[in-house]
Amino acid sequence: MTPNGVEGTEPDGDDAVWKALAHPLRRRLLDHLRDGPQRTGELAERFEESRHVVMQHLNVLREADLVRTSKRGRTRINHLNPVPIQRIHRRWVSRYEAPWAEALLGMQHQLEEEHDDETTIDEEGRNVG
Amino acid sequence: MTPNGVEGTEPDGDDAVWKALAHPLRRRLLDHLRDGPQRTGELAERFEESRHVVMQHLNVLREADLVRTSKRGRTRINHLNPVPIQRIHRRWVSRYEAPWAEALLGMQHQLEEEHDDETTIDEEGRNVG
DNA sequence: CCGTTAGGTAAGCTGCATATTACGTAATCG
DNA sequence: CGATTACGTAATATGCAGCTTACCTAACGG
Repeated sequence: MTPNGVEGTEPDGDDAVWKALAHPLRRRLLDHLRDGPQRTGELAERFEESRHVVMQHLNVLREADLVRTSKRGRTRINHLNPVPIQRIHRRWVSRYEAPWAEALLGMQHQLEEEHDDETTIDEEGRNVG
Repeated sequence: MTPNGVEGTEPDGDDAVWKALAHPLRRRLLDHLRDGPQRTGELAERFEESRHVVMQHLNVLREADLVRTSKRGRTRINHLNPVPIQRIHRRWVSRYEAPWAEALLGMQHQLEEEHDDETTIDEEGRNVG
């Protein structure tokens, strides 16, 4: 039995990616790296954040394999790795595109039915009387 | 320019969605709600989690507007709201699809070059060539 | 070699997010 | 009505994430 009791719809590596994407600064870093590889210090200056903060966030991104680094001399260069987000998109988001259209319709129908059937409630769940 | 010195790529509401998606249980809840609206207790049983934990996670999803609820009698029904994720996909993921293909190629080239010779990058950290 | 500069690691502090516990409300059924 | 059931809130404890600070390493220039 899985620890969560439900078939895990995602393999273990994806969680790190989701968590990495949860922070706005990290999303901005990725967004910025989209234009091309950048040094750590460059990023820190650009985002007006302390070098350490940026570096720690870059480490989180590295652990999620969203960023890879290469060293040259005394500078480290951070590259974007598109694979994990593409994986997320393929495994998760894309699965929802078509079904969600149906889900949306189903939900609206149901809400309408409830409005028709049960006139004692409103959308916020408060009693209407 | 924005007060942060960096182009804000996302309006304020999206952050809540990202944070909501950061937790595996919440992703599974959404994944499950894809099949149709469910009562709170049903979800708790299905996921073998305490009712309170599920409810609090549902509240997080509600604050991100990923889940909407309607009350019937003494049961609350949780509906999936597809709009926020579609928004995320449109505003963020889709922007990366094409550029990332290029970025991937560029990165692989760069990494290969680095394996051969570490001095194939210029001082801006961009590909030479 | 020595100082400076770019980058990195490690440790502590703080705050938020999650899980737990206790208590409360409202509806269905005997 | 009273008991039970389904759901919810409030409050507390705790663990983790993120920021700060301090210290360290490696390369380039004089």
